[in-house]
Amino acid sequence: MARTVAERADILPLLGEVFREHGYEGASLAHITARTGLGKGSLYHFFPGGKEEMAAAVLKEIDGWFEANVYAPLRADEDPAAAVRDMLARTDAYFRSGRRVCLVGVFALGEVRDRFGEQVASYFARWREALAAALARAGLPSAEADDRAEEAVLAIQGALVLARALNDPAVFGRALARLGRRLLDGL
Amino acid sequence: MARTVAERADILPLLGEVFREHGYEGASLAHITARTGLGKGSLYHFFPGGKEEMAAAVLKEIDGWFEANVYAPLRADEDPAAAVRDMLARTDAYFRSGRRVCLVGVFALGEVRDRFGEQVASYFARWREALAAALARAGLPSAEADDRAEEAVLAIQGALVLARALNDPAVFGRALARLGRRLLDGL
DNA sequence: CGCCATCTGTACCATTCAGTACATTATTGA
DNA sequence: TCAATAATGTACTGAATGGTACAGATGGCG
Repeated sequence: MARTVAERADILPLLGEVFREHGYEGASLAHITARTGLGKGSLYHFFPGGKEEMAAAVLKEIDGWFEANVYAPLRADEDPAAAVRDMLARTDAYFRSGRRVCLVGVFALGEVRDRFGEQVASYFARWREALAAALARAGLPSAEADDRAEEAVLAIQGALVLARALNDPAVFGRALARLGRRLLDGL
Repeated sequence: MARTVAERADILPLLGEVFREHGYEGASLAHITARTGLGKGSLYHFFPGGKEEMAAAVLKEIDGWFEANVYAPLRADEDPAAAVRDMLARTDAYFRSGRRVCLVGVFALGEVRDRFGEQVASYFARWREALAAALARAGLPSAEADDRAEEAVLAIQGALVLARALNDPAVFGRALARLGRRLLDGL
């Protein structure tokens, strides 16, 4: 029979889109087969654990992307202020300027929070910590750095919720602009 | 047969809890009957439109509560600064200091956003507008009032997401405290 | 008492769900 | 060329889904 897909990794972004749009419960195998173009046979060949393994793989991929493109630069960059600005730019790009929703946030609010609790918590905790570290290196007192970092992570999630609720992506852009002004204020 | 419930309105809070915890898709009739103690017969007697009518009724009830307890005071109170502080206190109480999630936010992120888009958008838009009006009356320039109001509404949602993701309700308390300081800053 | 609208449990329906089984096909490497 | 393995489509399962039908029960009112 026809061989359609080269790599398991190639379909992770597609899976991500389905979970993003429908949530874990709402992402039926029918949706998944339709979006990926793979039949159940292939799907269960790549993911013997079924939907749960698919979701876990997607979470892991997202986690890896943020680790490489956001958290690590925040921790390592020699110029913390530039790292913060880079973070905002990459965040804007990743979430398509507010047109895309955060899968981890969706999972956090859903009933699947329990199932993927560890991965969900780690994603946000590491974001907050990496940002706080950058702010501290930039010269902020530790407590103030922690406070601003938490505020930023939370604002990004809230902006995504509000942008989608109001069907107005510009909300997200304004929130990022606000963070750009405030995170490095007084430095 | 046993008559169990007095009023349709009595079960709306229970329905709200189910939708809050499981989302719209995940709130199966099995969950609903278990939580409310009502059989399908009664449920479909009170809500002939099924799940969709139940969710719409819950949204309407929440909307009414916020209109009466949050938006209207913000618009009407003679002391805008006090009204803002009241809003934060009532918000804290409503969301159980971060232990409870926002049903409207959950719906906004889910695929039901399209079905209840109007109610979802109106909930957030009116919150933002009422708060902006209060801040403007308190002496803030219109543009600054709008900006702070949007930031506040968004921060509340983001704090709920983060609190649940990290399983740490204190995140919500810190966010509200931050808003208390910042909303009325410079007045 | 007895009527009647309101309420409620139960059996049932078609559909969809995630997941399994397996035969069949393609691809690769020897 | 020819196995061995990787990939794939299809048919299927049992359970759960939302929703319907309806026969009763219940309570208030005359």
